[in-house]
Amino acid sequence: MPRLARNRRTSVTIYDIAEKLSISASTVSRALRGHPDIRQETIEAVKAMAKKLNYQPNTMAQNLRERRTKMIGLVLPEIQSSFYASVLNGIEEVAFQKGYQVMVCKSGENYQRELVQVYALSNLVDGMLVCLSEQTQKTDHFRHLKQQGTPCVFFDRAPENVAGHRVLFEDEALGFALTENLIKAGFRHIAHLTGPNYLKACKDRLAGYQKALQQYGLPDQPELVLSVGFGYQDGRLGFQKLMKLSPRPDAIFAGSDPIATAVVVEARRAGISIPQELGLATFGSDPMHTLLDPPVTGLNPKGFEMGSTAAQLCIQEIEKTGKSTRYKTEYLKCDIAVRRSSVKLSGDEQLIASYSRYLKSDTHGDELVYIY
Amino acid sequence: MPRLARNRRTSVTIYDIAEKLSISASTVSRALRGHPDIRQETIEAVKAMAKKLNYQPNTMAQNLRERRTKMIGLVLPEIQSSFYASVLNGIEEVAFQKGYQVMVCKSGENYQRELVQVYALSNLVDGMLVCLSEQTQKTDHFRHLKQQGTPCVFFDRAPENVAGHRVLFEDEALGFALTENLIKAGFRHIAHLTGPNYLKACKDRLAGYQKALQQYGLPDQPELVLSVGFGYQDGRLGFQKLMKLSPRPDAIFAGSDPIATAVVVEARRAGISIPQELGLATFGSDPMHTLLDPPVTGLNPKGFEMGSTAAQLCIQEIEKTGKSTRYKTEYLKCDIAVRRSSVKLSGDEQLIASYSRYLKSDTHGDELVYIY
DNA sequence: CAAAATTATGCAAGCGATTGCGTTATCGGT
DNA sequence: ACCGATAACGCAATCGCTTGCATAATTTTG
Repeated sequence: MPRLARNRRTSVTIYDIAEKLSISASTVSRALRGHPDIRQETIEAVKAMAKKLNYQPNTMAQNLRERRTKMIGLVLPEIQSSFYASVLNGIEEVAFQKGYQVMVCKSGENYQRELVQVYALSNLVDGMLVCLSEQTQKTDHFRHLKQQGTPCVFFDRAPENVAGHRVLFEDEALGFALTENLIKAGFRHIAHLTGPNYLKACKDRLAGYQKALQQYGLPDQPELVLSVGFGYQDGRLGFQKLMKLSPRPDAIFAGSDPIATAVVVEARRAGISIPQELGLATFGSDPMHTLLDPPVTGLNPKGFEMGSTAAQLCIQEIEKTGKSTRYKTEYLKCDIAVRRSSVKLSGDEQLIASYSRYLKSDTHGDELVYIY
Repeated sequence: MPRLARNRRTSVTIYDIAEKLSISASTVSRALRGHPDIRQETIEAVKAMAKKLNYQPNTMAQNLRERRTKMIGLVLPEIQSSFYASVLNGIEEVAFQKGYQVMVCKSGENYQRELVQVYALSNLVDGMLVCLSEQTQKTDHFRHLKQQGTPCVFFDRAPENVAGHRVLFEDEALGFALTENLIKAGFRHIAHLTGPNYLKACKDRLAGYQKALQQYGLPDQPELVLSVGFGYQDGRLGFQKLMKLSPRPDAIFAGSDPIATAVVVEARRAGISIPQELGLATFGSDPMHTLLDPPVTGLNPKGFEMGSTAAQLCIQEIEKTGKSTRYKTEYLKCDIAVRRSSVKLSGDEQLIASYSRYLKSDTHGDELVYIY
């Protein structure tokens, strides 16, 4: 059969180099990778010729031959939010160091799309990093990965019944801490606005919230918990619903940054002042929240670490030789950053002091932590 | 030679399907893609068997054979900033629609790393999208792409002497408009804090700034222009330098969002009030700036459009059959959003009214535009 | 000095999918 | 009943690279 018309990319191959030097392609191949069988002279000649012809190895051919692609897939709900962007940043950094490329796919918090993306990536990448969409309840697509032998590491939001490494926050403990912080600040009717409770992350955060209420002798009022979604719109609508209750909640524990932002915006619009009339804390770390008026209590940023840890685990799993695997769950150490949105009585230094174990240096602007 | 030990991924191939059905692999291949030569019966049998065996085509083999990968590479300076995140979002969206995967690489504003990334991607992707790093002055790596026949579309920051499609802002016009806005607000000593002036984008924005000064009869004071970099630290240091001048500038035109954010933070720390003592406008669109106190004048967000437009151009270029190409530069329509940071006299409705042609609905909170 | 060991290279079989062309049935037409 | 047309499928080459094994050339060893 005749060679395909080289419509695009008249690429130089090892055969071209071989021909020029009157040697075989296998020798060229070995020379280029410094195989000890090949004479130093030959190696140099080959490399020189390769440079001269501007040879670039055909990655696809290598991939096919080597049965690996040096690519890892990433499926995440959203790209624009500060948190996921920083996760991606962490992943990219590690991948680059280890010579991997990152294929980014967003699910858009949509289960169907997550499904499509996972399948599309599955026969293309060596390993995968996944944060579940807020809609995801079925997890067959991940079992397909297992079956295929593609390592998959979950981060931030992980399924409960799928084997694999995980990198997570201490959802319950942090949910507890954020809620406790509001309680100690004097808030008593604390609402919780978050994602669907079939997600383990949400369940755990909610559990932390409830535990805090209980521990401080506050009633658990189900109407104060809205488990809808992580988005800005979810936050907006949730806020409006909450503000119609009577008595109105006097604080909100937001399950994500977009939710918290929505609360800030809507409260401002409604003329409700934070924190005097409404306390606020977020399970998030968008740097924006340190600059708002008032700055919003939340978590210290760990997105980069989450991404880099997950990527490391994944690559390690890809490259390991042994077959037995003990899957592990890494909980990222993360502490909360108390800011004015949860400090009811401005100027009450006593109160602020009592939180000193949480206090981060950015709280009062002396050492504002702002990362670009 | 014996088959390679199938260490990983015991994948099902068309040969497996063929064997099960006692037909040839070529028939399977044709059946799967619905070739008219193949009988309907056979097609169905093959598809059924494929599903039963959970067959997934080997993308690498296809890639090799088809001499294309259905992947596009993206090289950008930074991922975390809101603007580039939204660009990526736009790219991903279009790529997904058209069946392409996106490989994301960040240069970290580092020329060397940009170089490495471009070369690594060059023999892997069908096309590439690039935003230059702030260090990039040489552009040989892009000529290498041309030579290889890999389409490359530049966005936001493009080299001057490389052929290719571009998607850009109207840098000069917007630089003019933002500066003019400050002038009309009554500011007279307007500084400009931006990236290096060997970047065309910076040159153009600077030109717009100077043109505005000139048009309004203001002196062009070179010491007020600091062309250092786009980062937060650049902004911080630049701000500190500017504040040491006497007379001190009474307004700053920031060349990027991180710079503007740095100005806000540093001004707050230094007890300089915006806009009373210092006007501020940014060549950026981070939604954060709509929520700060005061909200910062800037551009309306066009990152998504920039990304999607660039991706469309790139894919179109990849898939076009003809060879002749007229490279085009698309200028994104983008208008400025005047906010309080550039409205010197609060309450001066007269003044605000005079900007009505710029005024966006988010300016006073009635219709705050906030996109997640 | 012949045999064994070493060194340096070539041959050819894959990796999995695609496809031009050849081959075998099947069928209608006269 | 014979022939060309059509339908349905198989063969084998190919994409570019890697690598086990064979081979040829050179050196070492007894």
